[in-house]
Amino acid sequence: MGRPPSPLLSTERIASAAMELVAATGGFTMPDLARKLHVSPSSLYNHVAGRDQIVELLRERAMSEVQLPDDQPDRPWTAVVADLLRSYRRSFARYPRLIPLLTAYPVNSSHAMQMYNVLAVTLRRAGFGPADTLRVITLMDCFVLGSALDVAAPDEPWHSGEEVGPEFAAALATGIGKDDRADDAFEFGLAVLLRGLSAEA
Amino acid sequence: MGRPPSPLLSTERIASAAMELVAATGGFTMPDLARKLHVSPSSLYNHVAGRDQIVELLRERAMSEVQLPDDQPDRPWTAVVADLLRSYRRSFARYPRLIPLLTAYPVNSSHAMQMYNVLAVTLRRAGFGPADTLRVITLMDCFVLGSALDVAAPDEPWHSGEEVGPEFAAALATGIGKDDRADDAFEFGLAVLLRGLSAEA
DNA sequence: ACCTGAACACCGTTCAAGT
DNA sequence: ACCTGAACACCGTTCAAGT
Repeated sequence: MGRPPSPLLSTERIASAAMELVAATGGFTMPDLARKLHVSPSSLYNHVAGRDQIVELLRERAMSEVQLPDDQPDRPWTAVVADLLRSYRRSFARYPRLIPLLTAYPVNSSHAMQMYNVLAVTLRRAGFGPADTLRVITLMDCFVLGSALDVAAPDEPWHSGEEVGPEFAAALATGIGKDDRADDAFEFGLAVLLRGLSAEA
Repeated sequence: MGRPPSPLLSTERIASAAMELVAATGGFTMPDLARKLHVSPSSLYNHVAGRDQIVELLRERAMSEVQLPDDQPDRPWTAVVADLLRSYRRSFARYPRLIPLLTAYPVNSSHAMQMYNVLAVTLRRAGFGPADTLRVITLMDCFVLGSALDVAAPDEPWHSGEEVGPEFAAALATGIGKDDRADDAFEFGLAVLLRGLSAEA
């Protein structure tokens, strides 16, 4: 009781502990977090405005792992975009259980903004106008977010008692047991996307 | 108190009330739900196993609005897929606030299964093998889910204090104030997807 | 069979009290 | 400045008690 000689907590330590909890259990509660940090729940509020801010810190953590390319105008724009989207998705796929937490809030991180800037510059170079640039970025966001969610999906995605037709059953059979099913599907989707966009640009 | 002459509740009435609450407020709690139904919270458990089952009922409601085409092998497969994805996405975009609730659980509805069956049959007709069929369906799911989430995103998606480059700013400017921005982006993405897939098939 | 009220174990958050 | 314990208003769920 009373304040300790040097602080037990910090925003960083709280974020790290929350990240570990999400990775391990798929979520976090303030009591859990406090227990993990050997601290009382109310102590957290000395460093953090509330639970929502912690979620925001986690988003920053994930987002900051996205590798932004230094401007290399000699590489084809499709290669630049492909690398960026791979990194974008990998950053969130690393913490798949985090994504359902994030979808409830809007994007607001500074690193995200940098990423969108890089994308916009690259797409402009590819010949897209401003309106199409917004559409393309939206498409990429939808695709990456959806793909990251897919990583969190259960291994056997559909096994209700419903009738599965032979065509769908055959398709499902190619995926079961493969632990890189989601990665594989992402690479496929990425190729489809870039092919479709190349025709446009 | 004691049981009423005719039941006050039913699974359907509970689901409808929950749907209205989600549409109005973006979520629901058991006490809220009970209040809306003029009933005690504990009464709900006579008709429903718990909150999770109610969420599942909401998923069914949204999913059952997806229009499945009767098999028309004379239409081009891209047209069949386009209509299906539009309906799929519209069904969830109708309740955008619902989507963050749904992402936490796996898909398990019978109508969903029917939809996947139709997709698998159509893709097979288009010439996709079983493995690619799974990849394409995954891609479509990611895209539709992501797009539905996009509908729920705030009108001004990014307005942090960060630096917005001129290219991204120009792109953003084309979207602000347009209430059909998400619809427009979806149609664009759908076209890109189908163009990319046509090259594959 | 179906509704109620009391009860339980939880949650996020606040705040006076300590050093 | 920073931690604590008690307290508050909430949540989902259970269950004996009623008819």
